[in-house]
Amino acid sequence: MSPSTSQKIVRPSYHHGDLRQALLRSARQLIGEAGIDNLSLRRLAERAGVSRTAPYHHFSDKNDLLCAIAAEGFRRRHQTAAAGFDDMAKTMLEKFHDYVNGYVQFAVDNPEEYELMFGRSIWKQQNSTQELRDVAYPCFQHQVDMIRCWQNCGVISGDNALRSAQVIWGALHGIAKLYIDGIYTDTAQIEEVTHCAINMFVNQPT
Amino acid sequence: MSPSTSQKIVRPSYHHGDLRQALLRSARQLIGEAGIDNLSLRRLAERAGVSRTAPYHHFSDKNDLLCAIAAEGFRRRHQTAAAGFDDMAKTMLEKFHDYVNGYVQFAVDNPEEYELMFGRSIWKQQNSTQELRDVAYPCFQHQVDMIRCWQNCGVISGDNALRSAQVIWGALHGIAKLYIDGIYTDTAQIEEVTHCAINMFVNQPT
DNA sequence: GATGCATTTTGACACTGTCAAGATGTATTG
DNA sequence: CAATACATCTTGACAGTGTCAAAATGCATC
Repeated sequence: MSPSTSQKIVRPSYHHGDLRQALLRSARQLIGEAGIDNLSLRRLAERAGVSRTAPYHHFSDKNDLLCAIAAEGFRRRHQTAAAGFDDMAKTMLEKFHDYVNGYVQFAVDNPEEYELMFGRSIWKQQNSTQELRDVAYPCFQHQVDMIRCWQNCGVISGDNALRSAQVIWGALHGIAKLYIDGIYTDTAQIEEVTHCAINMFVNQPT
Repeated sequence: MSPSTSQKIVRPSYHHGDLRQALLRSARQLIGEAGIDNLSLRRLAERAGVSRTAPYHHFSDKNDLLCAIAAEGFRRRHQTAAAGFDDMAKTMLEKFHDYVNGYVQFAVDNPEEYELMFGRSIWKQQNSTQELRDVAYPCFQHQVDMIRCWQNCGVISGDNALRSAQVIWGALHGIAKLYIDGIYTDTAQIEEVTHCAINMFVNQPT
């Protein structure tokens, strides 16, 4: 028997103190190391120096944990996106460029986190937590609001902000997914693809 | 103990006869019933009336099975896409409409199969089988060829067929994924979204 | 100090994919 | 026809998973 499985847990105090945060931190770490598939509650508990079922007192199940991590990702993403859009020093066109590039770059830089945030595991059926929805939906809505601004000032065409936002978001999401999921084999060209996407969406000055 | 787990296997002959095909058929069936997560090799073997490890004599592992199913999906998809494009009775613009609508419709009609075909499980890392690649890559290439035609005849703009194809494919893939994975809550509007996508990509006659 | 509650642990169960060895039937070869 | 090779299938086993129930432990509050 391997020593790691029968290892007694030694800890200064019986209670961990801040297990919830520790679990979230270790989870992010585990995902970053070897992907989402590498994350198991048991391994996670071991990392946190705690028994197998201890996490269940802080998350109702694995899905709940994943939702919490994703929610955190949405908060981070929303913050940077909003900050970029509210930057007074940039033109609207520049803001659109930065939004598109930033979106794809976020996915490329944090593929596993992106996979989790937008993956089916937490969204399909009734899996999504209330907390997750409360954080994610405003994030989605913000994209629509931005698109409306860019339409109003003529950077992009169209009169239905929701539909246009869904198409543009879809394009960015699709490009990101095709890369992340390993279908694009020539990953270096992802910048060119996003550049092309911008050209196709931005109103050409005629 | 439930009878289904200790059930003796009764079969006319010891050898199944055509287990490989039977497994693929049952697999598609299982996926259709309750999604990819519902597919386990053991349950699959049980459905086929065969022992747990029998499938391993026809597929090296689960991934191999998934690749085989996906490859079949690509063959089907490629066939209908090619048939639509080669239809002499349609204008190039109509063909583009049909391609876009057909792509998304395929995903909507067969969400689980689409998830498998374009999902990370079979593409990430070195998971993809040679057979899968041999079938899928021409399928991808065909999309680029079609885009090139539509560019040449002015239906859509742009001069780089590959990049344009990647963006358009990305958009369709993204829209399909956002729907399939359960992020779009208002699924009825998917037609409107694809319609909007067509408008954004097709050259407007000015 | 005793009681209640949050937290953690141990034990167990039903799953999963996959390997190793053996059993069984079919095909091929002498 | 008999013997041998091979494909196919089965049984047994192992490590791993998520999750539940029950017990143990520590903290806080009356």
